[in-house]
Amino acid sequence: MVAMTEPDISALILYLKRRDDLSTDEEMVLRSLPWRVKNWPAASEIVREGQKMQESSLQLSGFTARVGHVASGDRQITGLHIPGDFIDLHSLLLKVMDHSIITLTPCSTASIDHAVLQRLSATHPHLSRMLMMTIAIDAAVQRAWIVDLGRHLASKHMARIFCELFKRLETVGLTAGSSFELPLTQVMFADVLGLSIVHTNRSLQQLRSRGWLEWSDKTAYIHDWASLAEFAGFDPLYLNLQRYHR
Amino acid sequence: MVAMTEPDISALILYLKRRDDLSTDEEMVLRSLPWRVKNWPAASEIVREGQKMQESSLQLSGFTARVGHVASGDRQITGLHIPGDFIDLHSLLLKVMDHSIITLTPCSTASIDHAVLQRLSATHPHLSRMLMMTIAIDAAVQRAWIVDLGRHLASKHMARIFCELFKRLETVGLTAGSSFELPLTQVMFADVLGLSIVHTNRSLQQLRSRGWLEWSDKTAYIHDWASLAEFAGFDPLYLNLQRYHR
DNA sequence: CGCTGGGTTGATCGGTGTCAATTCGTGTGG
DNA sequence: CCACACGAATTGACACCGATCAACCCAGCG
Repeated sequence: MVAMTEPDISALILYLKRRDDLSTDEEMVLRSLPWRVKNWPAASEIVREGQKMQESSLQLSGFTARVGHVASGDRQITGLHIPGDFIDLHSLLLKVMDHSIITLTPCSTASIDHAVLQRLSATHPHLSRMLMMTIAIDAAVQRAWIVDLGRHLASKHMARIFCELFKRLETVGLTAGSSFELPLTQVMFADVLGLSIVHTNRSLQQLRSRGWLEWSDKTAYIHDWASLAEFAGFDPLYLNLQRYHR
Repeated sequence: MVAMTEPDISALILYLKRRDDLSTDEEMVLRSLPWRVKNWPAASEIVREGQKMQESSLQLSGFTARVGHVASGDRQITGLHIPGDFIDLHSLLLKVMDHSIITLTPCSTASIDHAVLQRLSATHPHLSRMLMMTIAIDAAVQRAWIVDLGRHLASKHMARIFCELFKRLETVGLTAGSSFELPLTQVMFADVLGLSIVHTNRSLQQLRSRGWLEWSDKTAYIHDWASLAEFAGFDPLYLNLQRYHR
């Protein structure tokens, strides 16, 4: 018997347990899958647009982003990912990546062969369905971003992103009270919001000056959740934080 | 034996055959599922935000849209759907709808119980995986929209949407040469683009005046695909129109 | 034959982008 | 240890894309 140290996938376990009933058996199956751990420096490309995939990666630590590039050289971040997120699980279904995924900070991931995941769908259908659920939740987050980009003022958009990040990080145990690590630059945030750096900075100052939050030294503090969430019109329904049997 | 007239789901069949190998058996299984056909007038709500779902609907005819509402009373369309699209398949995984789906024109749908789809995943895993693929493709489309909203000028955004619609409609046999039925109003289009009606109209005039397209009498004509696609920076990779075994 | 919804146009306003410069902290080589 | 480069955050001035407000036209229709 080969002794392997299993990577710590507890963020994924927390993610799933918050939303569904994960049995002890299912948890054990997940933990003992043949994960391959990889470590990435900041600003590296985990997968590249056009790449044909045979494995998918679970994020263990750090922040990653899906990026879309436009002719002018600008870029737009279409998704922001945190530990517990299965960052390219959809490649199991689509095979070819239609976008790149980059690390915004140093990251570690655990990858697993598509073949293993496919076998799982036969042996553990409910577990497999939960993984598909994570794809659907990512899509729900994208819809919220579309509404923001299309119809919200910059400051409101930014407020909503802070609320969303807080709730998502809280789910996987990465908040401490009302604060959380946010080791991104304002340039990265601008690419999330679809704004210029200058305006990102000014929008941030609005939220700060109202005393709702602070963001310095790579840490964000939510000082007034109620006001922030109300201003943002934040409704966490789309994060699917209710526990159902799915 | 109960004789039932099977609804015409050939748009879905075309959608799948364009992207994967759909066996004769799988096609027969799909066609003979216990679909329930429903007809909807324009501007009706097929499913409502917050609704708990036990079935999913395949679109047979017309145009539908996912809508997000904001406090000001404005709305943003987060997805535009056409025949062959499984409009709320993700509710199989999420149970509760996080947004509403409305008809933009008179529509017909065929709905199927979640229980049936779950049984399918055991008996026809590949077929089931193809259905999951449609969820992933919808998400890819959403990412393209995010890039548009965040980083593209209105006219470029509009041009891209025309390209996307053309390709998607072509896939399910709903184009005739270089034209297609587009029975939407400019108000609806504005909600897709996240623009005001006035500016939507002016952006459209730009594309028209350059001789790239026309859109009147509920029909769109692409007069110069090459120029339009180049201006839009349109790359259909994200539509996953390549046939792979998935 | 007037009402209504959809499309179009003009004038003006405002949110956000662009350009440019300053400050500050940090790492690095002399 | 200091000089310097560099990235990140910040600020001011100005330009511009798209929103808003207000008409007007036109076709369909009661």
